[in-house]
Amino acid sequence: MSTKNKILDAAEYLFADKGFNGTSLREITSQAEVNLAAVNYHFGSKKELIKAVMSRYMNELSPRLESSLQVLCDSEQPLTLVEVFSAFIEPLLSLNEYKENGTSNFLQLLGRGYTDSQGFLRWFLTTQYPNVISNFVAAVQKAYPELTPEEMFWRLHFTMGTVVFTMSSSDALIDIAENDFNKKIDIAGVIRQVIPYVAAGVAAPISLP
Amino acid sequence: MSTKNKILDAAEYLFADKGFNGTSLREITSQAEVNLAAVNYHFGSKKELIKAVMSRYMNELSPRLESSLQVLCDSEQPLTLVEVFSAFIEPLLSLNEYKENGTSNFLQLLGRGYTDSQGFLRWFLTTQYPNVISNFVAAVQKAYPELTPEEMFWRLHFTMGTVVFTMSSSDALIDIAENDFNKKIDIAGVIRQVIPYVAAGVAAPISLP
DNA sequence: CGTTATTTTAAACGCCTGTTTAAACTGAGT
DNA sequence: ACTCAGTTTAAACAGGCGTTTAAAATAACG
Repeated sequence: MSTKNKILDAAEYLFADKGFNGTSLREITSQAEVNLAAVNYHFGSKKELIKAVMSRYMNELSPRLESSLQVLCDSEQPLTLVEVFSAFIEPLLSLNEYKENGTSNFLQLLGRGYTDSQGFLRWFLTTQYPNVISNFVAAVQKAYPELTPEEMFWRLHFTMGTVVFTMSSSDALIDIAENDFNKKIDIAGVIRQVIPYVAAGVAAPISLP
Repeated sequence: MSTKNKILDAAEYLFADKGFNGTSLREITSQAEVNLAAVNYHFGSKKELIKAVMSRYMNELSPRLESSLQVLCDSEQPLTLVEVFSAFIEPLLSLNEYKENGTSNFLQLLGRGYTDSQGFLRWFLTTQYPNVISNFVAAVQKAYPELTPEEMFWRLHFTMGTVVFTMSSSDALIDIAENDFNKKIDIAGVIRQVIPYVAAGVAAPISLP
């Protein structure tokens, strides 16, 4: 395993767990068992390392997501919102084959990126991977054409918030839930729960002004 | 204005904007125009200052929220979920009379507390203010008794996530939305949008196993 | 083998962090 | 006016941070 990948793996794990601000390069390099200076040698800076960690996932996810949504948009028959959101599951869960805990790590990172570092990650994702968002908007619009652009805007961000926030605290939540209900729960189980929730939220009746 | 309050005000503003980890005591004391050592003198430590900032809001909010929800629970007539969530609005918006930008500051702080500092704020709130949560659960149960405890658990956390996450990035979102749709948007407007969303989410049909 | 490139290493850099210290100041109460 | 508790102050503390340096080790190639 190359030094570069050792760093990426350790950084991914620690960033997901403790946030970008909350993780130091010394923690990363000591967990990766490489020299401290290796980060700056291979990536240039901590900020570039963060981008690299996210890019590794996005480059894996974004084409799968695009094609999954493309199928939906191209289909002739009408679409339900549950179908649209379900189109996200398979690509997201496929991250687990690509890497252990891939799905939950990625979603946790996404959550961190929204709140840590004053939104620079949001900028990074929307400018570097704009197709993911626009495809998704198109699919939702097909499933629920009555939504005005403004309502769509808010509901998509609410959805983003629900998923990302849930996942960024999913470890703690799963712990509590497993204790309360005496059953094993995994990330796929949480996703199964969240889909009807967000689908119903987006499909909520339009409130009159 | 006392030194203690000057510190609390500055800390609240900065914590909401940049997170707990992202704000240093030096930033706080220089914005408050007090000596650096004043924080440790009056509050003991940074962690205690965080608690104090949150407690100031919770002590204002929690009794209002409790009585608002109590009215709902005591009422004889059936309850809708929109009513339950609406019962949150008035107490939350009343924070704006108590303090400028009170509502949005408080909700942003709540969002920070979930992701920063590895969930110690969640522990603090659930142990110090348990009635707020249990009253809310009771009200939702009355409005939608078919929900199993497990589904209830997840949907309430999804809702918490939606609201808290939205509010913690509300400044950025409002900026984008005002630009896209050419109209002034305030925090109350966002709340008006989010209520039908979360109400529909919680009320989503129960998914069969 | 000898000579480049590339990578790894230990050490240091300057800066920032939360916290502590001890001295200076402030405003009653006697 | 003097005392004494409460408060504010400047200075320092030890430790962590991201980054840089220059030397050492390793790999690649003619």
